[in-house]
Amino acid sequence: MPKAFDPQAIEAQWYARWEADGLFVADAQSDKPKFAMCFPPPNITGELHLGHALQTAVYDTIARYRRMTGDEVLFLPGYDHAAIATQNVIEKQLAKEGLTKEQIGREKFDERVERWYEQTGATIINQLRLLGASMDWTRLRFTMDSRYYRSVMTAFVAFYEKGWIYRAPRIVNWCPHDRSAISDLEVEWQEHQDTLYFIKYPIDGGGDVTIATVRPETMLADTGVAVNPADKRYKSIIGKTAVLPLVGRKLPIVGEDAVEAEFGTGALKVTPGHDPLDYEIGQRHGLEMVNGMHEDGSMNVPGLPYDGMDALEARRRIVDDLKAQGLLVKEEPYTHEVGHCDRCHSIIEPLISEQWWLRMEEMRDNSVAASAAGQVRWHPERYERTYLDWLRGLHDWNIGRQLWLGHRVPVYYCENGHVTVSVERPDTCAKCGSATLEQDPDVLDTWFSSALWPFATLGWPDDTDDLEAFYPTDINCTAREIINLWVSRMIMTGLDFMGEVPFADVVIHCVVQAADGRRMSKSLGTGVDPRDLLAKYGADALRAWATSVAMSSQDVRFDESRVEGYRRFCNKLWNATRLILSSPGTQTAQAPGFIERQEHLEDRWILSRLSNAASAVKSGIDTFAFQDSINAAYAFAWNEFCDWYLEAIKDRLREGDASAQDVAYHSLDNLLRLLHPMMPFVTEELWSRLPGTRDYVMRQPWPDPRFVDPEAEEQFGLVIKIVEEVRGHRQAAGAPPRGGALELDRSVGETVANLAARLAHVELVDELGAVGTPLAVVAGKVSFPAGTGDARRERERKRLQDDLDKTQARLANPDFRDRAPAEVVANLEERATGLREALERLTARE
RNA sequence: GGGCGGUUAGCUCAGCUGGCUAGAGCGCCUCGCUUACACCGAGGAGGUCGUUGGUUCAAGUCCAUCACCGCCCACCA
Repeated sequence: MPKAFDPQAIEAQWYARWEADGLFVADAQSDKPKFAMCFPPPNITGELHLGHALQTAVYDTIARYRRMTGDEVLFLPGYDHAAIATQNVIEKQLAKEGLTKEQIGREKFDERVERWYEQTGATIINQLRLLGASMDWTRLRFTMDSRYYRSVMTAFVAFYEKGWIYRAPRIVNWCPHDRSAISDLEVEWQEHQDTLYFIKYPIDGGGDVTIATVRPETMLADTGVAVNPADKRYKSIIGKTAVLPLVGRKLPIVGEDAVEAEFGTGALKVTPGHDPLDYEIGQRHGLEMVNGMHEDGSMNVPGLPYDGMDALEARRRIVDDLKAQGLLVKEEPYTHEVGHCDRCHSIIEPLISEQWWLRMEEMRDNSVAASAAGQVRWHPERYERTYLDWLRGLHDWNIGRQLWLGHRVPVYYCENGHVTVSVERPDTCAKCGSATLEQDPDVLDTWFSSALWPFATLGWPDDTDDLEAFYPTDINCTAREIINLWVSRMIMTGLDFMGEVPFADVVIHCVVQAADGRRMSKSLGTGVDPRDLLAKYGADALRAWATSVAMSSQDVRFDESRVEGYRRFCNKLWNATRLILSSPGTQTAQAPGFIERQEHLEDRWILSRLSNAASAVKSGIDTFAFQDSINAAYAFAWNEFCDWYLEAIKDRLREGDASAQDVAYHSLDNLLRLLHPMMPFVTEELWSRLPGTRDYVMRQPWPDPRFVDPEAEEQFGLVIKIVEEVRGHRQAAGAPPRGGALELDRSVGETVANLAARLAHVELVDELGAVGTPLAVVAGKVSFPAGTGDARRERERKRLQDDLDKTQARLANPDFRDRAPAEVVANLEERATGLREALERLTARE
């Protein structure tokens, strides 16, 4: 066995063996309880980042744990076509070659997309494997594969037939670069420093009204002016008509509660074609709707000099012209939020567009009711409110996109204007039989297809075994930024199509930030490639780090040294195993009940501590507090098993003592099982090296040791205390690492005394001789031959005295004695006694 | 504008329903290459728990306030 742990040497081969032996394949026919998780399909836009690694670690920990606790686990992998994101990636590639997608045409574009999907899909799968994700690759799904496509079409048709899908012109978020509408959730708001322009609009029959706007170019599409009816300044002009400068259009002046009298001048130019609020005002007052912009964001104002200009240029010209006419009253600096496309970062233009909409009322109500009924549990709980708040304010969902890529809307038009909606492409029109059919050019929002993930991956709409066995799934674990975009929609569609929520628990993991607190991103150069970390520290170390942070707080700054720490932990486990295996005669004779028969104090102690660790690890995973699990296992392994137990049994191991071997093997075997879900590779490797016929650790039952021995814990605790004090004195006295004499009170007992003396490397004596200065320890005293004094004593005395003073002061307070629980008072009194005794020893036994 | 989270050792973070002598890892200092591990062992320094008030016998832990930092939501031109 090599002296040091080397992750590279073991990981790949274990993964290959697990997969070859079908450890990850779920059996829908199994009679075990079913446990299912559909892995959130990563966007197929590039490599996985640290957040994915963290998420994968969480999922896989649960998957492996559940297999060990006896469930039939389906852990289903897949990836997402991410239409708008992928389109942007390909466009950027093309741009590097000096091309545009229009130049190469749809066919060539599709080829590029295919190639991209193949490459990136393979990269993603490879990365998941490197992380040790125990996914059922026989069930790998892609949101664009033919079966998934059919699920998406089926969902669309079903919604359509319920009358929930309709087509209508509405104001939408228009991305001029992608030339597509996007949903509210895909708009990213950024602060901009702009100018607020105050513009005078003349009123028919005399007078004028001044409005304020940051976007003068949109005035070309103004069709009204609105003021608050309660605003005394403007009462008299309601009902009159303003004249739009530069255009000459007549603008009705209307009274409208939505207008804030305090903002700007209190008068609002109404542009129903280019502003959501104005759109509503226009609807209410029957104002004309003018579309002043083309799909690419250029001005669409035939007959005016600004026609065809891009918006910013038009703005400059308009401002100049207004100045020239004396209509620009003033300009003020103005800071506000401007919407950008979250994929290409272009400024969003709100404009009127004919789009496909999905009514959400019923699905929303059902989801709210499901929450009220406790059908979905959120971790941490607070996110349920985030989700419900968003649901309650939900509007109809714009599901159409004008992209080149995605699921085409299954709506067909014949030459006679009839509409056929159908999952499969129809040969003829359903109404007139015409064979000349044209499909709607729109594609669906990517999130429309993702929303179906938990059941579409299992075969829906077909009545498959998988669907029967594994729906509803159990857990969805994701980042909070995706709660509304994805989680909420899965819940809604799950309830609608399957009649049940798609998962019982939603687990929101933390966001990993760069070390300096900025967000991790490739463009900022703050990203960390998980593959670098895997190469440096191994998958187990990365995963252990991930489980230690995933659920501990809302955000975590990445700290590479913590990953490194877990690699050392792997090495520690490795060497502990090496020590135990080096014991001669490695037969293990663990007969049933061998635990209860242990005589050595250290054996009883470590078995008791093991039970304690096991229950902590289990409850951590069960409650999604993975940090508690990894911390408990780490502390047990390092600070108890290695630091104390192995040190205590070294001699026995060297002699080939069978009982020491039994307990050591048993403890290590259990420890490796406890750690396996979080650190699969190193635990599999080490476990396989233990004596006996070995299968895979993941197929072993989850350990449930219940040997609790309070007496052994107390006695061994005393050993630890004595040893630590002797060591402290030794170093403070500058004595050599070994040697010296220890005298202990009879009350300590032989077992404890012998063990303590051995571990502290001192000789146990009945009475301390005249050599050196005697130094007090918890139940006796120690002296060293080469002792140079006791630098420690004064400091220790002060610490004890301070502590005692504080404790006595608290005890002296009558209110404390009256009101604090008896137990707390008793504890404090006990402590005071202990401190007093310690002080006495320190002075009396010099 | 509304909501949520954070502010604890030099750094990254734990501290559940108030009882702490405030912990861990990394870093730092001093010893030690002792036949599992120098990817190690032993010892140690280092914090008035963001501010100001309050509740309580007792507050890092509860309440209020302010200040920063971060996130989510939102149709103020």
